[in-house]
Amino acid sequence: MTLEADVTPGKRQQCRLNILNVAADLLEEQGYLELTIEEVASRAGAGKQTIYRNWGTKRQLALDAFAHRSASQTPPDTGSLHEDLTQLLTVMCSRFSNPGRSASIAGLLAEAQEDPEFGAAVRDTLIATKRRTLRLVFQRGMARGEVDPSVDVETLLDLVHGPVWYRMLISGQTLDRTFSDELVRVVVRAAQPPLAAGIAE
Amino acid sequence: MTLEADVTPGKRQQCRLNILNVAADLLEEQGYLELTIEEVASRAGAGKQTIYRNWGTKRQLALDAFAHRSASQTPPDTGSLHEDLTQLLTVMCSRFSNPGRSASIAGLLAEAQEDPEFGAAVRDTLIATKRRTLRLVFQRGMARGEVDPSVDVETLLDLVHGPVWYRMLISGQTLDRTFSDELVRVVVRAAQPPLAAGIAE
Amino acid sequence: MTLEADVTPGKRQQCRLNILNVAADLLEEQGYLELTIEEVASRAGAGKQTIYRNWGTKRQLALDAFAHRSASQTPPDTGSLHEDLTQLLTVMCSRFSNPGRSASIAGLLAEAQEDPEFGAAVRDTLIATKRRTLRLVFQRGMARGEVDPSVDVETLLDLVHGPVWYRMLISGQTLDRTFSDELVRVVVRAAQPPLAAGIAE
Amino acid sequence: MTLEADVTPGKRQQCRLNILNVAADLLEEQGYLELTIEEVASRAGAGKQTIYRNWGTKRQLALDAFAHRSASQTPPDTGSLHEDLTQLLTVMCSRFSNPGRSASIAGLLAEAQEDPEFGAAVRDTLIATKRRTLRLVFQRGMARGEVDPSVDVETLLDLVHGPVWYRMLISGQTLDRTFSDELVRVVVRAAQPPLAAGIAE
DNA sequence: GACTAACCGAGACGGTACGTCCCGTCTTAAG
DNA sequence: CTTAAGACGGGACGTACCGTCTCGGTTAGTC
Repeated sequence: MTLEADVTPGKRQQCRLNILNVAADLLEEQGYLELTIEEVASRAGAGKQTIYRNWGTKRQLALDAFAHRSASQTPPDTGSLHEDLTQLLTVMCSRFSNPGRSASIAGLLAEAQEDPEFGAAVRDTLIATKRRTLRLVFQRGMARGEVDPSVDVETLLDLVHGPVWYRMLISGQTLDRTFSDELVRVVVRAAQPPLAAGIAE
Repeated sequence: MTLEADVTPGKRQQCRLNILNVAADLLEEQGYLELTIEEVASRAGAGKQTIYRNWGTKRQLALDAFAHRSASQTPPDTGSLHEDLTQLLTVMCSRFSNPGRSASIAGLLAEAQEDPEFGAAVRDTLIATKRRTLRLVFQRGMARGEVDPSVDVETLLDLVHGPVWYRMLISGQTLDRTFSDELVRVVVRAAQPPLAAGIAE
Repeated sequence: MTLEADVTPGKRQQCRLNILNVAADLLEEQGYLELTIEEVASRAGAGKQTIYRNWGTKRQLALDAFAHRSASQTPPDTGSLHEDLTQLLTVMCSRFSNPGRSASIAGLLAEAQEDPEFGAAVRDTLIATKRRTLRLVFQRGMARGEVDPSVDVETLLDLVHGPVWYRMLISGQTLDRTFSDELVRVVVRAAQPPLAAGIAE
Repeated sequence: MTLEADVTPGKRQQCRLNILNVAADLLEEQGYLELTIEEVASRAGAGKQTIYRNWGTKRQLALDAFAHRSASQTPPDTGSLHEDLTQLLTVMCSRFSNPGRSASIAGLLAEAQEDPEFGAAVRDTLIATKRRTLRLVFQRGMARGEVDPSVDVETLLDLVHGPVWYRMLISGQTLDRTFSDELVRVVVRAAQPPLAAGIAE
């Protein structure tokens, strides 16, 4: 009995989950700016106070709802930097092509600019894991001699992720396979040790 | 008479300018989300109707106010891709380091996600000129043989601008000289023709 | 045109009147406690802010709405104290028999107890005119010798009004003709000069 | 066992008393409208459920708390109507001069208007005993020949109590000795048999 | 003397109304 | 005829209490 109590969610947890799901749905449908606490409450059959009690602000709720729907990606390890990057970027680009997702993210980023503390939370949710995964891929590549040790890995991360986020949020260009392939090609070339350059191509 | 109306500011033009300046100030002070038409009107000593007659929407006003404060950069032409990029990025990074600016931009981008038409206007204002300038620099480099003709120039633009916007809006990392130098170094390497690789370094 | 502007109510006045009427209706239907600013606004097709701008609190609105529906009574002057009182009380009792009215008044009085300033406003609206009218009747009676000059007139006012309000608000007894006749009889007897007592009956 | 349960307070009874006392205190401090079940529970260290289990409604609790603090007055029997009334009214007026008390009563009356059943309970608590006591005094006076048998005693009760409640709740005039003396004088005169009138004064 | 059912405090829950802030539109008076 | 000023209908905010509903943690009362 007591053992199953942990399994059976309990009203509180169930209520929280319900709200999170509703919020995530609305976030994807309408984007962040048009998300409304009142509509979340109403659709979830919850009182507004319950939301404020558990999350305190619209942005906290939205961030939590967003994270709740986000899956993390296990770092690929094919033995080839080019192939690893391709796999990572293909998945990332396909996920980022959802317009509801970009509308959510842009709103969260706007809020993040106006509150440093929330900004840290947003970064932690949105990019920390992605960077960690990508960093691992580069580090393995470096161990294999595919990456020039004199290059700053953090810059490489920016070089890969920057263009993807830039296209999604700012330039609005497509995130298709052509783009990711070209990006991988250029990045690999930028990362490779000087000697390898002549040989590789 | 009507011809001179464009030259002599006229009450209308002066009033518009006044509102734009106030809006730009508030945008920088408070960011986009906390910007209020009522406060703009009140500080500008203008009626709200005047604002809605001229801009129609808070976001239109904000975008116009933002553009009003933005200066465009003439493309450098030093004869060296590396140097041209360094000049461009140094200026861009220093401008982007203003937190008021990033808070404005993030808000505009959030709005842009929810209205494609406005999205086009935002892109036109925020990135079109920058891309044109940078494209010119790469094209000159290509003409000089510093850029591999087989590389897609648009991807190179993303490769340069992506990381800058990414740092400003998303990762929040500093946009200092170390960063821009490293970025230029990596980009130049990625752009250079295969043969040059061995020679250059 | 400008002349008729005073006649044509103007939007503001019309809107105020509309709200007052709706509030008065609701007050009578539901009593004071169940009156809701939101329902007034909704039924009047008005924004809540418009109500708060013009009245500031629910109680101010309710008092104003109540006054807006209250008609004042011109003091009768039949030449007989007994007859004057009968006329006054008959009308007053019939008005007070409306249960919606008593539910409104009780609510206003409850609010009046908790804010002296509002209490003064309530008294001014609810009883000042009635007392003035009744006082005049007694004074005329005194001039005719029907009222003992040594009796305090204010106490006589309390003696007449007290039981009426008491029955309406507190004891809930009927305010019928039997009651008002008996009340008049007793009050006249209490007011008459000592010498008249033996003669009158 | 069950018998002693009434004597020994028992946790339940003690808890009820505690809540009643807290409620009565708050009622006097803040009046009825600003009374809050949550504050009663919090100050009494009780759960809200305990209150709702025992009283069901804020107004029931308030009425019970009010009654809990009210003392009944034993009918005086001095042999003189004038003196009996004076004693009764002096005490009543002094009790009614407490502003906390009038704020409680006005609130209860407001609730009473909106629910007939509760109205009956309020009347039972607030006025039934007082009327019984006063009726007894008049009946004794009648037996002594001080009260005209043709006068309706219930009207006399209204004539005495009406002005007192009226001053407390409505006109806000003072309930001092001058008032009660004058009221007694007038009422006695109104009640006395016709023949006595000439003699008495 | 342990067991179990009732009751308690605490406080989360769905819900209603509050009073406030702005939105974008409409009215008014002054120049 | 255009302004500044600001009132208007409306929608959402975040808060306060309502009355109901879990929750564990004591008590009492029964076996």
